[in-house]
Amino acid sequence: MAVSREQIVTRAIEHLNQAPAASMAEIAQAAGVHRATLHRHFATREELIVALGWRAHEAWQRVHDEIGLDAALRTGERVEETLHALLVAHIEVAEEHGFALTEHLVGINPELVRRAEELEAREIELIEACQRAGVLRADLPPRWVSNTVYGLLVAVRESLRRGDVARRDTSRLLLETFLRGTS
Amino acid sequence: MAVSREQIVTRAIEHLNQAPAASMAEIAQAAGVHRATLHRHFATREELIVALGWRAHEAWQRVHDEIGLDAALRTGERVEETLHALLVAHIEVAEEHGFALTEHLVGINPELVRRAEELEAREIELIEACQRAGVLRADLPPRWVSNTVYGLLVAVRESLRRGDVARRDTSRLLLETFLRGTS
DNA sequence: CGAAATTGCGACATCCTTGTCGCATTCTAT
DNA sequence: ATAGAATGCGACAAGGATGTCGCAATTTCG
Repeated sequence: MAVSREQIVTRAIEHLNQAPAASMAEIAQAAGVHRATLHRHFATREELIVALGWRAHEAWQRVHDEIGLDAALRTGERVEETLHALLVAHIEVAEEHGFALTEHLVGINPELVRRAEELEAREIELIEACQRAGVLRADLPPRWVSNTVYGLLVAVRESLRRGDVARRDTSRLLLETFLRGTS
Repeated sequence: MAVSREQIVTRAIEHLNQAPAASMAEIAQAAGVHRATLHRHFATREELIVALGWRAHEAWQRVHDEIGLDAALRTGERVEETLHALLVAHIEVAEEHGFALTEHLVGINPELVRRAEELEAREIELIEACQRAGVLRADLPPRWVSNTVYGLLVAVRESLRRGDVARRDTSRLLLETFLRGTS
């Protein structure tokens, strides 16, 4: 059967997760499609990368939807549960779209950058709400806390890659470490 | 005056920190040396990258020396101070040799990988010693804790790059977050 | 001062990647 | 069944990066 455009994106993401510097030829092969066909869907490499970026951002947005981030920000209620749900959900997304954690090519597209900033801003709002509610300590800059989440996701990714921890332990380790630290 | 081999390595590191995908031509220019001369010092790109890797590992080893990691491991004393010193020192090294945090090319050289594992093993020993001494909680896998440090260094790097935190605050933020978490 | 080593410089070949095209084949939908 | 669209395939050109070389100029060192 034919390989849809969406499938190509999916498989490209999978492959780029393992070989971040893969060429268009490699990606095409991994997607089960001829190189020319890949170019018919995405005229240039950058176009493909940007498409992957959008896919990742859609998943990110879906996370925000599913955990009810908007409602929490509006009402100021259930911020703690929302924060926990956000962290756990991030693990899944980061595992699948982790390439975006490193891929600097995504940072080229202005719209994508703006979208990322919007999404990040919402999470920072949540962090601030948690600080006001006493769920998170207020003496740490919100943006630092946000970057901490990012860094710990990198740690999760690395731990899984090296086989240091079991997948089912990652939620607990991330939450515990993020919230209570290591001492 | 002539540019020594060591200077080339230093400047190459500086430049690759800002442009991780720089070509040999770019690196040569940044080092103030003709491209042919760069190739006379390092026949191939991989050879250069490996040299940068060794440089980074030397700095890493020096950190272990300066904080007296060996003595702490042997005697089991002052493990807490040693841990703190290690974290703070890592910030400096990570800032200078941060490219190695991402650079996958370093992972090609077997000797370099082995050296990194040795150095990492010593830090894990320290973590375990801290757990035995009650300085670190014992319910987290030592390797996870080690990866946490790595992840938080990524967070520091990112925070500085984006201007989210002041340089002089990084030590405090890293220590606080690592030890006591965010809640 | 003079020989040896090092560097700058430009040229060259090679390889890899990217992007495009024409054509034959296959699939799809009417 | 058949027309139109999508795909596979191979070839091509262009561009960039890598690595090498010879030669002239410069530096270094005895």
